[in-house]
Amino acid sequence: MPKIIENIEQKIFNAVVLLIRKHGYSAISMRMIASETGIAVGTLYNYYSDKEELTTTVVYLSWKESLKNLQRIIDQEGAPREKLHLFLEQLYEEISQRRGIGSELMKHDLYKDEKFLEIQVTYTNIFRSLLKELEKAEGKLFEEAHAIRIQKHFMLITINLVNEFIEEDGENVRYLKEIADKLI
Amino acid sequence: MPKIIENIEQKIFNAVVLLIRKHGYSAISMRMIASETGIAVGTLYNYYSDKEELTTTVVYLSWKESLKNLQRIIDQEGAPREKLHLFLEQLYEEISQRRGIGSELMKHDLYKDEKFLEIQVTYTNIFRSLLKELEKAEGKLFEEAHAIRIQKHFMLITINLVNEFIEEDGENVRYLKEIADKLI
Amino acid sequence: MPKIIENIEQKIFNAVVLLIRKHGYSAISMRMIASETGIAVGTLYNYYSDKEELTTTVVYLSWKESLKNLQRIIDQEGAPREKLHLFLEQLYEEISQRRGIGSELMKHDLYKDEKFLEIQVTYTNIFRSLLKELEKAEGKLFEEAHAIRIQKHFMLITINLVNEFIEEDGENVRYLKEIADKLI
Amino acid sequence: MPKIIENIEQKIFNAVVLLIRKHGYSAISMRMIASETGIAVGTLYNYYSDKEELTTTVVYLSWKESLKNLQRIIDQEGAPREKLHLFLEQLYEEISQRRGIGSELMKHDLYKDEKFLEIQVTYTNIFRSLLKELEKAEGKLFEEAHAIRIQKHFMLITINLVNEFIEEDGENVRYLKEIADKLI
DNA sequence: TATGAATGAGGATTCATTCAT
DNA sequence: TATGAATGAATCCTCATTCAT
Repeated sequence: MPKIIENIEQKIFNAVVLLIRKHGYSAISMRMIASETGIAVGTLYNYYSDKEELTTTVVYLSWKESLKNLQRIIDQEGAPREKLHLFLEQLYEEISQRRGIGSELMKHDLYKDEKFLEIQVTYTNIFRSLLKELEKAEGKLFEEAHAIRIQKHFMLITINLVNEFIEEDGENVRYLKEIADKLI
Repeated sequence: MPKIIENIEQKIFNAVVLLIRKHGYSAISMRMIASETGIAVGTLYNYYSDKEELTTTVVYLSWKESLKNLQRIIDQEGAPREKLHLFLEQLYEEISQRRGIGSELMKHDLYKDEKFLEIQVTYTNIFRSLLKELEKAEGKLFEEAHAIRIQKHFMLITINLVNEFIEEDGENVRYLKEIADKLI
Repeated sequence: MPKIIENIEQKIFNAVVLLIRKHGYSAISMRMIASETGIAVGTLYNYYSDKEELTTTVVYLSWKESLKNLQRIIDQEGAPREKLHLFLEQLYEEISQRRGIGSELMKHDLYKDEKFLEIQVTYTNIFRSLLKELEKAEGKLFEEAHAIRIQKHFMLITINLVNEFIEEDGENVRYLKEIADKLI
Repeated sequence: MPKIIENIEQKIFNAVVLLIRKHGYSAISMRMIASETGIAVGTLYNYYSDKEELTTTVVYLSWKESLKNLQRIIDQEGAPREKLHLFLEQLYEEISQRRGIGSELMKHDLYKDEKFLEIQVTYTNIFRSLLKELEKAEGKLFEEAHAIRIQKHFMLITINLVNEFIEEDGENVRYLKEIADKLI
């Protein structure tokens, strides 16, 4: 008995975010998504060609939203180091909000997907422009090989802080800024 | 006609390490393990109650071995900072050798397992004693909350370097030491 | 906003003929038919109660058209044996033109359908009148049981020649006439 | 609750023959086979890598058995024409016994399978040697293009006689011999 | 104790059919 | 009347687990 479902993509998005949080990315099945959304399995396939497309899209959109917020920090006026701190706060906030989804970007199998290359590149560009500002303002110089690792690891560390030192947000963010000031 | 299998656990360990390296943790099946070891599937269940216990045991043993090697570094004579560098080199080496196995510790589901708590604690203790030596030798002081995060993240970062910046071992190790000298 | 679709049945017929030719009878889906015709799936169900009715109707109409052409051969003036040859040429031509559709008559499930009984009967009558002419002209006599089998098998053989000895039309038609002259 | 199933391949063979007879080759599913045999789906996959392998093997074995019986006819002493008649009787008998299975060889999709090439070739060779004997004994000469078609069509026609003129075995076989004597 | 055939729930995916719009 | 999104049973296939041998 077909009915028109409103906001179907949003519904799927929310359900998958929830399910990833609850069971982990690789443990969720199409049936689970169907039952969580209240949408028939077949309907999911009207919107996504297969399971992979569905799940990667959710992770992708989640990160895209986060990156938009991070970009906003960079676009503000202000002292570079101040911005770096704000950036880390926001990064923590984003990953914190999306808990289980965050870590998926670090799993190797998702790297292959073109969509995630875009996410990686965008994230890198945002961080890079921040480093550039710092170089100019503070007369520093960051080697390429070093910079690329630093960027990646701030994401990695933030994900880990969120996942493992739960309910210690204050301490976590303070730690992030502290190591940032030492490393950058 | 039952036969006696010698060194069953060692055989299983070797086979699973090999299989994880070749196919990745989540792609290996009981059948694969059986065929790789030459032991019947049913027999595997005489030694491990289920697949999870088998695989987590292998990961556990693999890390236990690594930790023994790391402990050996600490037990040597030498300047603390020198030891820190050796420790990081060895950590990189261990994770590098066991590639696929190392990263499993990053996956959230393994954290729950009691066995891994032991690994975490042992690792932490090793690192902690290193920090203590440094505090004494260099007159520094590391806050608990800070120290625990630093320790965890060196493991995390090393795993990531091994997995993502493949065949850049020299650059990776140099980076590890560099950030260690800034952070510790 | 409903629109009036002209010549719906013709459109469907053309599309399905095309699709059977391209993908084979059992590989076509209602969606494919909808997309090929530009008519919505739901609309197809206003004209045919289910998929089977739709497809069998198409096969039925295709054969009906063929039979009309074959009848035309019989209605011409001319020597009976000459007509027999023309009949076989035309039969080959018809099946050749409708390739995938022709063979469906060979599949047992379509035999059950009442529509195909009509096709069988009409075909039989056409062939029968040809045999009658030959009996009269050449002083032969064909037993009923024999005649009915002969008729059926010329269709069968023609379908097989078209499907299996592709691009050997000349040889195929020559063979048809040759065995006809021996058998009839 | 695993038990040892005896004659599993024979059981599967029988069930599939039955199911093809009842529902047709392309209508049978793995579930149907499982439920008809009383064997779990998974078990079927211990014996055949996939559905296609299972079903084609059944058809293949069925024909292989038939061909053995046909070869036996050829190997006997006797007048060639007498043997031709015996051959046709046996061909009718074989196809009659295996009803639904017979026709599968004529469906185009099975032609691709290597196993069926072997069947086709063997059948052709048997028939060919019969024709050779006839050529020698009766001073006839059969063109290659003609012979190949004749061979194929005797199988086709026999299948059709069995399927459509049910319970008219006497008439059917008489017809077969009659057209054989005219065509060969 | 060791074996591995047997199990069957569960995986992703398809598609004829329905019905609110 | 025409639409096409929604449905869900059914498809093939996998694999951790069991247990008769």
